[in-house]
Amino acid sequence: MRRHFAIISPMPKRSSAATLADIALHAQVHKTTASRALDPERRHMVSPEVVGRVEAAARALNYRVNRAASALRTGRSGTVGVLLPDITNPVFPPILRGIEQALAAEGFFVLVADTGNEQAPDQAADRMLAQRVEGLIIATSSLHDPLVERLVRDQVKVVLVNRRDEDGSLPAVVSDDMLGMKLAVDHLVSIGHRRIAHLSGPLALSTGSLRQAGFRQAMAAHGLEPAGYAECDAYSCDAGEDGTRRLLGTAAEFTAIVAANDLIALGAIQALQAQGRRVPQDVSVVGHNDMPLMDRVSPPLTTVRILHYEMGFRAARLLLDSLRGVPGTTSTVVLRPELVVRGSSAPL
Amino acid sequence: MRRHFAIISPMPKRSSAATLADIALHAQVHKTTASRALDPERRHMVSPEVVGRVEAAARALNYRVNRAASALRTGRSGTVGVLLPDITNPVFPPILRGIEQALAAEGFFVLVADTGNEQAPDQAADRMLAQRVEGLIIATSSLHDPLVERLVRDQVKVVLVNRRDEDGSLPAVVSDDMLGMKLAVDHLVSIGHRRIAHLSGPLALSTGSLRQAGFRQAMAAHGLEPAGYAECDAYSCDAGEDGTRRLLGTAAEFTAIVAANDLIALGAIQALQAQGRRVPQDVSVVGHNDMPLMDRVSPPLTTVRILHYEMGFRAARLLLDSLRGVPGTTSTVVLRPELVVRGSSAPL
DNA sequence: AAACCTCATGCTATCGATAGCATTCAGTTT
DNA sequence: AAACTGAATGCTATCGATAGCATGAGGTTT
Repeated sequence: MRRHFAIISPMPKRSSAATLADIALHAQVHKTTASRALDPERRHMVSPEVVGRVEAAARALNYRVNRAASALRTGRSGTVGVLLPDITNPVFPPILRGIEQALAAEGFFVLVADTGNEQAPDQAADRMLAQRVEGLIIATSSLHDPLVERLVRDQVKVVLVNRRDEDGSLPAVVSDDMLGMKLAVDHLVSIGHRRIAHLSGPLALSTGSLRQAGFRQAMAAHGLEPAGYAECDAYSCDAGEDGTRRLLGTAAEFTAIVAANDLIALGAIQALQAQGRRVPQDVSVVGHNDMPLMDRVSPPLTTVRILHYEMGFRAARLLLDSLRGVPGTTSTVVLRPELVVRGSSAPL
Repeated sequence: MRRHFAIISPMPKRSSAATLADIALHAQVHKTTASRALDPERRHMVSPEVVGRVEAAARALNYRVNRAASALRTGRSGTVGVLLPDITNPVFPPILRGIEQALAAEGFFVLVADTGNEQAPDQAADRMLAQRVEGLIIATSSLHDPLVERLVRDQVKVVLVNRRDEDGSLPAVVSDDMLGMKLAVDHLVSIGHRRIAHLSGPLALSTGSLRQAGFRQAMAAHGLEPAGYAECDAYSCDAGEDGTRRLLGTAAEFTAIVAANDLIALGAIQALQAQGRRVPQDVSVVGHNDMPLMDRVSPPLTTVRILHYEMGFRAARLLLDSLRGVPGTTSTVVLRPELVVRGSSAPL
């Protein structure tokens, strides 16, 4: 019996995944019907009884829709690409988490590429587009980013996060960098500081450039002259140390430093202490971002808190809206930072 | 002229992506030939001159292969799924980075799911399998993990990272947890401590259970009785604080604590200081993992360094080998940790 | 010169799901 | 009862790339 059957219909080659055709056979319906029964959007077209049969068959055969086939037919892959400069920078994990959770709630997946701080992310973006991601969330963009310009030309759906482009033509979710610096400067001024220096981030990034501008403006609002500047070429402790040494080398006089980033602030504290200056007794230091553990470093860092998780979450929502064709999604969302006063700043 | 042309051949509907057919038309070859010319593996079948024409056409039309179509035909999606319990835990970013870079080098992409510490990752795994990931790297597994067992039954290619399963039947890349605890205990004993307590992680995880066993064994090797235990129900500062309070409540006498994790150690320091015990003068504390910034907390944490980046990288390589059918890839890789002595431990 | 081989290229079917149209049938309207 | 309606289901073509086989042009062997 079994052998006879095998002669007319050879053994199934695929021990592996069940397809809609298998379900259809098992549930005694056409595969189109099976497809409809399994899709919440189209389930109403099928009688409840058949839906039940199909679902039972799907469970029995351990069926999982083949998204590759579905993506080919519908043009929707259910994936979104995320470009990060460096996932080990503590700023990005909460952003990624926010993105991931917003997307997962809608059945989307995240394709992550950690492009490294230096390397051009162009190649990663191209590979993502080949994967037919439905959109991109970019945290690597510089102010004039040729990659971003190209993507816009190719009509790729893009949302920027944490950083923005020069002319603000793209939807972005960022923190209010100018306000953040104002909070930092106002705090220092309110506790008596007048000679305040700034350690900026890379000026080619919106965060670096805007925070520097914010610092300048906040100082001017108090009628104060900045006590000195140094540009750090990365958001890292090492760059902060290096920048601080340069600042100290200029013989600029200052009683406080506003850093564009917490890691830069930590580097600054290190460099100051190496020179025998105590923090906060001799010099106050304020960071930016309120990364995890900043309450446990020594001294605990006064800093400007940014809602990273929410930033990622909102960016993903913005992209989802734009994929659904909701109008007005080119808007830029600016989140409000807040000051967190800890031990690295003290009255003069 | 133009209008006439439009009558016989209607305007192309798709302003969007060019396909192989477009390339073929443009380069005056069959699309199969174009496919071959663009695939490094099959390029040799095509004359150099035609390869040139096809490549020119691909550039001109901004062609990108449609991986959805390719995946459907070949069964290979070029993606690998990664399940993480919590990307904001500083252990995981470097692991993810290692995975990402090893995979990117081979043209693979990472699909990330951050399952949250509590939630069952089953659903995420199912969605990944629907996306036709070629394999999974799992950092969420507990010792007896029903998800992992199911995946093994379904013959999914799986590599565990950071944690392992009970019977070691799956390829895994982990740190030598027993050795790590031995390093910590040996260090404390060598500087005079005899009454040493242990703050373990969740015992349902291999890291929690193995580190506790390692602690026990290392103590026994010195002929010492453990001074007390508390199990922390998560790898977090809060859980560490809580565990330490319980430990202090037992009236156990100890001069040192070995924690199963840096965050637990930080929580312990917090709880000890809240009770008026100084670290390291009254109690020494040793952590585990050497997370970023552990050199900058107060006091700088003595801890056991794990090579997280390498762990991720090796796990990804292991999975790639297994996808290519390289034999012997069920092996488990055990990385050697090393002790980093800083300020949280001091001679008695 | 016939048979043979090789390299380059072309042709066709196929992967699995689904959009769009076609069919069926029970129930309703006039 | 004829015509009509609508819900449920079926049929077919299609998305884009590629495996596998077929063809053809040029050269080589005997």
